[in-house]
Amino acid sequence: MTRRGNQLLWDPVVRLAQILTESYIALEGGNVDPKAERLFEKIAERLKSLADPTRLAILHLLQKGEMRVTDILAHMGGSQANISKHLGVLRQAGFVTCRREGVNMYYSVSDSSVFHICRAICDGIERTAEEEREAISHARRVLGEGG
Amino acid sequence: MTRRGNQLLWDPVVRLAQILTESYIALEGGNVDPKAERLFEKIAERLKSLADPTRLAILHLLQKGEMRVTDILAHMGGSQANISKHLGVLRQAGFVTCRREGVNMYYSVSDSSVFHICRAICDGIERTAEEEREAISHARRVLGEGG
DNA sequence: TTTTTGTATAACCATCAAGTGATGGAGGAT
DNA sequence: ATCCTCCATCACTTGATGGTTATACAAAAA
Repeated sequence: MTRRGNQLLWDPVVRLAQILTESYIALEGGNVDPKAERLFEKIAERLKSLADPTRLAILHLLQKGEMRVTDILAHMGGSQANISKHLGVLRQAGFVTCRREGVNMYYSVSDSSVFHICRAICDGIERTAEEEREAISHARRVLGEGG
Repeated sequence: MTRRGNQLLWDPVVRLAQILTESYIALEGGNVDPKAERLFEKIAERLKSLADPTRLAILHLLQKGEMRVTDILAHMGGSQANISKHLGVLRQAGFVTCRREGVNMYYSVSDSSVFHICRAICDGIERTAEEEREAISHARRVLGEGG
């Protein structure tokens, strides 16, 4: 028995308790329906494909209409390889499609739900910012009264 | 001059061309408005906070109402540290809030836009799946005619 | 056929994020 | 005061991700 911090800890026993608890949960609980779990994985996968500033900027560009890789590159900057990789991610996730015309590849948005999602996220950001602003404003009033 | 693959490549020159092109783009183009860029980063950050199956499952749980960490843990399985970390991510992103009551922490969803987003993503998944099914079905018809 | 142009891919490195065990710390119970 | 429960955080390992250079490949041009 050793005292650490402000606490009596018989480490192996603490660890054993953790393991037992988690085993119990694993047996008894773990109540996530496998179907639902699979769906969550798919959703997460799609969200990950969206969750990158460069890819969001590309989608924003493509919102105006079909574009060649060269033009996307000209607007975005950065290396050709990098842009191409991002386009590949978006393509594989099904957010964009491409067609070939001569040597050029034309990309376009194939799933406009992206923009709904962005709007929803932006709403959330705005709301959060507003709440933060109010909290600060409130705090200032309180401080102002005190000083 | 060396031949690689099926092509004449004077490597340093190719590389130089790439660099010049990209530098030109960096000077002339790179047309992404800094404000917009900042917004894309914020959106991406939020999306990343959502883009994990465990966190989605937690949010799904919390949709039914406030819950203690212990109960979340019982439903989710896994280690306490891991769940706690995920809760921290959701909290910091502003998707959930928590309050203390004695030794227990109660978590609840504070930004229900999450569920709109999930629905939008699910719609996209369904649509993609449907298109894929149709493509396969079509291909089978074509093959069936041929055989 | 050879070369050039436009695009995708491979190999690699640095950074990040998820999971784990151990520990810290708040607060109630004894 | 002591101990236990509930929860957060740290240190660490490992797998994923973004970026880079170099190269492959397809289609038009020469």
